[in-house]
Amino acid sequence: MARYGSEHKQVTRQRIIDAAGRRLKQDGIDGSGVATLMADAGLTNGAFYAHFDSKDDLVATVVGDQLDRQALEFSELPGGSEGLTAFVGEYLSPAHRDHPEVGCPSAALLDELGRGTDATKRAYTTGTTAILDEIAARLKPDDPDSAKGTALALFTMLVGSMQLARAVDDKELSDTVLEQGVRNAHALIRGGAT
Amino acid sequence: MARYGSEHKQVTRQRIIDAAGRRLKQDGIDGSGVATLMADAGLTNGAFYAHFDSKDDLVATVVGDQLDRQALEFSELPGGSEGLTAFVGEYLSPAHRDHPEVGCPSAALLDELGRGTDATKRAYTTGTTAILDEIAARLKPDDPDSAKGTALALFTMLVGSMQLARAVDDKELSDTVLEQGVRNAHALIRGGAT
DNA sequence: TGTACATCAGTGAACGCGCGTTCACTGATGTAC
DNA sequence: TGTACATCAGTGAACGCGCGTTCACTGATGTAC
Repeated sequence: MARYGSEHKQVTRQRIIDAAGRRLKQDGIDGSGVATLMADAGLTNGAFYAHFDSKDDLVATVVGDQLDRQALEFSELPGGSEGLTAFVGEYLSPAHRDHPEVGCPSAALLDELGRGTDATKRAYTTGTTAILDEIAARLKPDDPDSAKGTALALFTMLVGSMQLARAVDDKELSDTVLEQGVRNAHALIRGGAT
Repeated sequence: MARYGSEHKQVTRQRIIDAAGRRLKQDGIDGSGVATLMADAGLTNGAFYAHFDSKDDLVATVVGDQLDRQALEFSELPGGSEGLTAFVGEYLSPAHRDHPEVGCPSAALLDELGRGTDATKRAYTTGTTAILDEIAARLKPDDPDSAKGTALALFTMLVGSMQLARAVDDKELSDTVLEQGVRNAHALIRGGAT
């Protein structure tokens, strides 16, 4: 349609990445087609390959982007363990459970990422390492390394709890999973494990 | 090919369910085609609909079957917390990480199950409730109800840790996730949370 | 300032392929006589 | 005991469809004159 300034194409690219972030988290990776992803971004399928080498390339890019955002979100939290406590409350909320498309990429996609390409896993590893470091720094600002184990416990419990809350067909049980998750997470933040 | 005794068809059905259990956990639900599932069971695609109403029907059946097996496996463990400790060691092992096709269905499929049909989620809910009860009974044989929160913490941490160990592209980090998971799980079994 | 042109982001039809599902058919078996 | 037949688990080709990817084309723009 156009020959715009050099930034225009990058804006469009980012629009595709944003829309894909929502769609992939909603319908899964295998469940999202390229034509749908492009329609979400207000484009047609043909334009896709002017922006990405392949669907796998997009997926790796989106995963990297999603984790960068999550790390940023984290860094904007209040300092220390209050920040963590606030995060847990939002993370294990019914709103998050009911809207995976704007939620945590790990909760929405982690088992699919385990079957993903090397590039996708690499992007995931980099982003998640940064987030785990952020968590550890908030658990023990003076000795973050010793808190890495607790950071892992917190992260895996949050992700596992959200996935479980979404997979059960029983509103009451689902709510319990979230509420108990909050209690367990708070205990972890307060007490620390190993 | 045949007109065998009435148990023959059920044997074949179970063979399809067994093979599908492996394949679905290996390639995901959306990643596994009916023709492949049938070939795994030594049959051709056409026979599928003599055994199941639809792919969704098979998936719900497989999920139910997989969780029944896991509950059975659990009930055969040594009693009390020693049984749990042994289970954690096997669960968070490199062997389990590297062979999802014979491993835990939750670790392999939980986020996909959250996008599944009602029937699939119902099967998952029933099976998982039974397993959570088993865990609670081993944590506190005299007062299982009070251990439900810790059972949830343990379950979600195990599943989250295995998914994370599979998704990272860094052998060392993956091993650390498993090892720390074991430590965190043991702390939970010993101490209990909330 | 006004016009001709080169650029290139985006279009949309088409490619071969595998998907879930249907269906007319096959052929080994247990049963009836 | 031997033969004809009904049964029905399984075959394999075909259905329409959406997949990821390719490509000839469009047309609004910035630039050159």
